[in-house]
Amino acid sequence: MSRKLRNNSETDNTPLQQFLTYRFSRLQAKLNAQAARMLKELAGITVTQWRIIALVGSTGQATSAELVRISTIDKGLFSRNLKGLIRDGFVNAEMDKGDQRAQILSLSPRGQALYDRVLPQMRKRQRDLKSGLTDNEVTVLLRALDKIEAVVESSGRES
Amino acid sequence: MSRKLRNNSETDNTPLQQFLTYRFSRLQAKLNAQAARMLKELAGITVTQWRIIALVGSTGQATSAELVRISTIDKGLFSRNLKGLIRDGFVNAEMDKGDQRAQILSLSPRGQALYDRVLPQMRKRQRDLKSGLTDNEVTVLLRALDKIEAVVESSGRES
DNA sequence: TATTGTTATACTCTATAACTATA
DNA sequence: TATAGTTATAGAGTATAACAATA
Repeated sequence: MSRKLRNNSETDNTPLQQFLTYRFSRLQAKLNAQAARMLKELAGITVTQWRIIALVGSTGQATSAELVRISTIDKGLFSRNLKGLIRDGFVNAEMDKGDQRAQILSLSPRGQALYDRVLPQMRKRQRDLKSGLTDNEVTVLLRALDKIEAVVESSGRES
Repeated sequence: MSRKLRNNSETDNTPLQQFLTYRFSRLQAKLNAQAARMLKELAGITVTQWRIIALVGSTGQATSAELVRISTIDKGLFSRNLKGLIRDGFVNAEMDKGDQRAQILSLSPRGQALYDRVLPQMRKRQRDLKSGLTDNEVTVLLRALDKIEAVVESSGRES
């Protein structure tokens, strides 16, 4: 009777709706819809376009390959969106003198203006999302996300 | 010097990559890819197909409208996938005697067999994901997700 | 009038891979 | 051989809305 319950399949009756992945997926869908709506209203751009502008703006000078690596945005998706952003004058691309394959990306004045205008509102959104959490809860949350991501990464490798 | 820093735009230098939404989005992409790969290998089905089978299996008897409401799956997406699942013999649909518009969904023997075989592996995955977390971390994580979701919901209403 | 459920449309994102040009 | 970047294709999910049948 006093045997400790093990956290395994014998005793696991977790309902579907308490699955961690279910909770993440539901929250992510809502966050993404919110971001899409905000960015459309604020600047008439998509989430992916904003992510690329934000990446270029925050790194200053970088190549596509570097940004794809740090962002985990699909490289095909990145390339297609970047093309549109260059065409619309938000991003400048110039050949890297050292490596003829690479192009160095930077924000044009128009892109910089958009970045400067939108970033504070995105920062405010981040603060709003955290507004109900204590500092400790934020710390634990970020650490938990790290740990879970590490498990996914490691199990991805084995298969 | 001892003035407390306020958590507002004056002092907010959070780098993009520490944005909560960025962390969620990156983790969710990895979780979804993992789930898609597992379900394809285990049963040859997509994540949405599994979600519907799991919903039908765990509720026993329910209508599409009820499952759409609790799952937050898009109702068009639900309808299209359900059609395929009925065609392939995983789900049975019978007219509700009381409401001629509604159909009551249940798993066929084939669907039940798939559910019984796949669910334990999905439960194991949930345990694996949590394996690096203490009980307290899991508690804080779930509470934090709830609080953030509540903020998104409330700010969605205002606009 | 509202609800159940289907269908259509268009867009976005993901996944994979072929392809070029250069290193 | 490997890397930077583009392009193509197909599959999967999202968003909106029109629609028929029933309540």
